[in-house]
Amino acid sequence: MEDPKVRNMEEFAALSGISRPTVSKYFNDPESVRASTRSRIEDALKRYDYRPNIYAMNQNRKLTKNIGIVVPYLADPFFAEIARSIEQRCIDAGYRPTLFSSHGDQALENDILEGLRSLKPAGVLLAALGRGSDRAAIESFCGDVPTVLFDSHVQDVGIAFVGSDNPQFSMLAVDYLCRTGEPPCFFEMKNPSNPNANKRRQGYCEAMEKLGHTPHIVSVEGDGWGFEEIGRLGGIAALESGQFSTNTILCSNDRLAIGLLAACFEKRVRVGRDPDCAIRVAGQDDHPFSRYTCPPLTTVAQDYDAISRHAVETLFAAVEGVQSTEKTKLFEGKLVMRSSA
Amino acid sequence: MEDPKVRNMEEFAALSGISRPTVSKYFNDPESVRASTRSRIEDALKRYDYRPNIYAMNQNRKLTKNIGIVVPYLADPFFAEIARSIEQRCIDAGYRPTLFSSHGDQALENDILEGLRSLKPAGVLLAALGRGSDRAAIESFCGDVPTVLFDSHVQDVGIAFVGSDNPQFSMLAVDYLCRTGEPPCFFEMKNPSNPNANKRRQGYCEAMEKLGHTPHIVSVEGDGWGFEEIGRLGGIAALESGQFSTNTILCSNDRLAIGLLAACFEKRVRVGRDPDCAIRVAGQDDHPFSRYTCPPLTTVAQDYDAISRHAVETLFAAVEGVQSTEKTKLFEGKLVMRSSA
DNA sequence: AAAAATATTTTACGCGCGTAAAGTATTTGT
DNA sequence: ACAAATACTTTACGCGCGTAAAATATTTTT
Repeated sequence: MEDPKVRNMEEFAALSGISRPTVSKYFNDPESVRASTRSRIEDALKRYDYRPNIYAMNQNRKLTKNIGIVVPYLADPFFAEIARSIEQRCIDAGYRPTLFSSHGDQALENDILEGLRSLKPAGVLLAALGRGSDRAAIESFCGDVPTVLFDSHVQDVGIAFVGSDNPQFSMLAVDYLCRTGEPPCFFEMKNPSNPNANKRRQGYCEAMEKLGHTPHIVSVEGDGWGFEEIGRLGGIAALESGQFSTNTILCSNDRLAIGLLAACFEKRVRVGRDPDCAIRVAGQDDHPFSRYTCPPLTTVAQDYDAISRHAVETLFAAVEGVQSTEKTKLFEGKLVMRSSA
Repeated sequence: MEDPKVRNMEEFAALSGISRPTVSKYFNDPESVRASTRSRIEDALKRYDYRPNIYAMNQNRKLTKNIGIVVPYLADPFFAEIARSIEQRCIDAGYRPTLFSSHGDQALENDILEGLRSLKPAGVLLAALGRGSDRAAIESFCGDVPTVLFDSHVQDVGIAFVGSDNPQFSMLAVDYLCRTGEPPCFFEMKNPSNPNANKRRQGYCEAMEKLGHTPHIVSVEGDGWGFEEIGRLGGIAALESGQFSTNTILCSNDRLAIGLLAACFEKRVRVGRDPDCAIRVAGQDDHPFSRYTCPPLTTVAQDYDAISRHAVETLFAAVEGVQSTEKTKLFEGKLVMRSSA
């Protein structure tokens, strides 16, 4: 390994006994050269440890091998996990993913999209802020760069949207809760940043009416991405003023539920399905921490893996010129029964 | 805005009435040109919306404006938060940060470092995997790229290390716990991936001995970065076999503590400092979720902000040619009293 | 074995910008 | 107003690679 230092592709091509254009072709797609040529290059690659200059590579090429991954809030482990999964799939497919977080900030989201343009990515996987997004900016970006949206839907934008069947989540939860106890109230933020929240509310209402119950929604104030704190403060207020009409609460998402559990603890309200418990609480998402709340949180699990797989596959298909048939793909959730409800 | 489309710096220079080399100089450092020239360029910038091609920019420059940020495990919100803070500081200083997570995997950490080399970054901020790292790879990397290590120390490598004064963390916690109740046992992983864990154990032992108590350590099995589950399983085992010699437990970190709280809940052991509670549990880190455990977790807070600030400042100083005087900078933790202990 | 199909080599140009050198204009100090 | 200092312009080259076209070599087909 590493006899002399190889300065550029010209030198490396000479050392491996292959012409530079063919070596260039190899690096763009190893399968595009004859097997005998490929192995000669790969032998040389082991001896000389040469790597093409990515700046020179990308400068004169319309399409790079870069993939942008944008999530709205990386401090939420849900997004960290799905980003990780997407990242890995990109690497496996021979692309170079770069991860960005908007940190709940519209200006930052716009900056990221701007920066992404000059990266000339082959494609982008975008989970937008939602309500906090600048629609015009996203629309314009998607007009220039092949983009698959995930988790957070933005109407009529991008190649496709991949997410969860949110109404089904709520319906599944309502169905279970009604079967095993009192029908649930719905606990949510008044102005949710994420469009999924609205679909979940609708699913809740629909399911309740279908089962002959009156929906009862508790909307709490609060802005931003500190859902736990919003859930905690709203939960305390709701408990104190007796806003919960039944002993069962379905939360719009797990992080809100985690806050509500903290509120219940503070107010000495026992949560769970044991006879000595006062209320039942369920969430939605199967957040990585939900297993470790006290009591462990009953929830509806998002199919992380299917979402990430389908999002990446759809993007690559589009990048390689295949028209996707379905614009929207939604995955169902699975009930995860734990002891909180 | 955007009359015609500007193809390159040549065109943009012509449109703004300034020579291309001067425009180039402006983009490398706006302060390096006369104020009158600067404003002419900035006026044109508003009308024509031109951005230099980053690939062409970086190709022919020894040092780019790129900064690499590497954390061991992004699904841990602690790292997500500190990465966010570092990222923002880099942007504010006019650099282009790129975030990477090793996801607890040595091979991936090495791949990231390899990929980072070809990014030709001005500098890198690296929180290594720790025990899971390939020391030779890190050493070699730090030999080639200015690197500031943070959170996880690797001996004799990099420009500097910035982290927490881990022994002080444990000593602070021990001191508080002894003052307010029984002396604590120490709950930790047998083979911690992070070197901080060892320092915390040492701090615990030292503090206990200083106060005239015998240290008592409960080490639990488990590998990887799923600390909550390791804490839960180890906690159940320890509770069942009566390994805790006192009613107070200091955990090596908050995530382990969160797992232990789940174990206590499962075993119907009440945690807190009320008279009707059986044990007290404290953590270390002030993890973003620790506020929302039941009961809320008493812990020692890392000074995120100081660590991120000092790490970034040290790196930039080194990049700009200033020798740092101190190789190691450790920040003290602050006790955060909540109801778990 | 010859012909057809496919891979590779040669040659050559250009991408968009960094950067150096030498000359010209502008600002600053006196 | 003049000289000195500074900023800018002109000119020119090169970075490392993508890519196109034409010539040549190799493999596959018949």
